[in-house]
Amino acid sequence: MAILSFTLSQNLYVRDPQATDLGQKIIQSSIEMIDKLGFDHFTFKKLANDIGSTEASVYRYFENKHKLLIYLIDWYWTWLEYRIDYEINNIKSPTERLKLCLHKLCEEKVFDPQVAHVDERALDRIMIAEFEKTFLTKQVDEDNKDGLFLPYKSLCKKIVSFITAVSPNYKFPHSLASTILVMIRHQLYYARHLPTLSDIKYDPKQQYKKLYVLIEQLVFKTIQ
Amino acid sequence: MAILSFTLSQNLYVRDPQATDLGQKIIQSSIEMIDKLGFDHFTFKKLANDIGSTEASVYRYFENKHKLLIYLIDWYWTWLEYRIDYEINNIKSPTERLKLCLHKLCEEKVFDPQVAHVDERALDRIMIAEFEKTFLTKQVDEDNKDGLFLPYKSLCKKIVSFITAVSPNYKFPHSLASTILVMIRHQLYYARHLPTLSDIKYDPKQQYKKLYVLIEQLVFKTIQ
DNA sequence: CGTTTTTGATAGTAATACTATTAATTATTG
DNA sequence: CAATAATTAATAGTATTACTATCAAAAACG
Repeated sequence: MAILSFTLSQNLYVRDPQATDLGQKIIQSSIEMIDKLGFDHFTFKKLANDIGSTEASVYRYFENKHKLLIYLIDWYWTWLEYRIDYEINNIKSPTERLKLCLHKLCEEKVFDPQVAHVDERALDRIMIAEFEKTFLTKQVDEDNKDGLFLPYKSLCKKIVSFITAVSPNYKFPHSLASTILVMIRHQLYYARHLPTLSDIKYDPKQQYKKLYVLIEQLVFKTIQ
Repeated sequence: MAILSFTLSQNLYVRDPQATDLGQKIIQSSIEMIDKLGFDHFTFKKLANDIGSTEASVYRYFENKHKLLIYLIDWYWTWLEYRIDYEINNIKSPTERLKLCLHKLCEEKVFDPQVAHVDERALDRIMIAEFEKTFLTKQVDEDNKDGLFLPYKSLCKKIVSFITAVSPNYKFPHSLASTILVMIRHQLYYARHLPTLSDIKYDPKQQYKKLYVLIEQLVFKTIQ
């Protein structure tokens, strides 16, 4: 079996966490802890305790917890785009391609044995609850200049190309693509915590089907 | 001229800021400071300095800065819903009503002289950058139980009723309503900071027209 | 085997998010 | 109207957070 590993922007870390044992422990444990505590209550001290190391050692890998969060999120978007590419390989029909892509975006995320040290289920929950905190900051322009949002933009661009292939005349493909990426996560969050804001009923197994119908309808009716 | 004032949930504050001089100064200055510093860098100490009072005094009005942010955001949604109600009064055609509502949602927010101590332009920028931080927390269920998100839910419900009046058979009105509320703000944020994610070009005066076209098209095509 | 690199242990700082205490002011009531 | 109760402001203090600095021990590396 092939082992997956992605190269992420060097601006994200001080020292590449994929290169060492301690680095991988940091990634593994931070996913677990951010999922459990929420990003706001997650600290490098708690992380260091958890892996039996020290705060100072963690700082040798990541400048601060904001960069660590972006690292995890960039990893997720890169992984997701890879999976979409893999899935749509050899599909010629634009409509079929867009539908398959939407399927991949909406589907339940399960543990991917190709990447041993990452718990994709926990990471998916982190995406739902924390993604927007990465760019809703005062440093957004600086972070953007440093290329920290490239994986998200890249996926967005890919979706735009699929949309445009189906409907070359639709005027707002970028807005639609970025909207569905946020929408998918929001609707799952609402289903769970603010049910009056969504028509998706919370159900760990079944909710993804209805979510797909909602998204597919919205996309195809809008661009037709 | 009528003076507007809204009654917000008592769970939001320790002491009603509308009732005293100091309370109103807290509201006024917090809008200015959160807009300028961003919510993360905003503290009660800075706020207290700004209005020539003390941290402890601010804590007598709001339990913490999270509740203060929700207070501002609840005020905004209540104000916006009031303006929509006012606008669509006596409009009989469901289509016309929905369109007017979308117009109100998308339009540029300007200073409302009916509410002297609130700078709606600054508050609108706060909404764009900070709204999602109010519910993307670990305490969301508790806050929800305390009714802290009622104004947002109420506006959402109203939009649902307008959608349903136009298209009774559309299956996902709640999801659509909550999506456009988030989408409007996100697209304006992207236009400004992450332009490759949107087809709206940043332009403080003109951007709202194109935003409206995007939203109107998305809504009407989706529900038709 | 010696040198560079990496880690761990310890300590320290400035800022944040509160809490507790006391002093001053205002309101209530006999 | 004076005594007392309640409310508010000002001051100070605590625990936690987000880092930084230093130095010695351990690993890795040529």
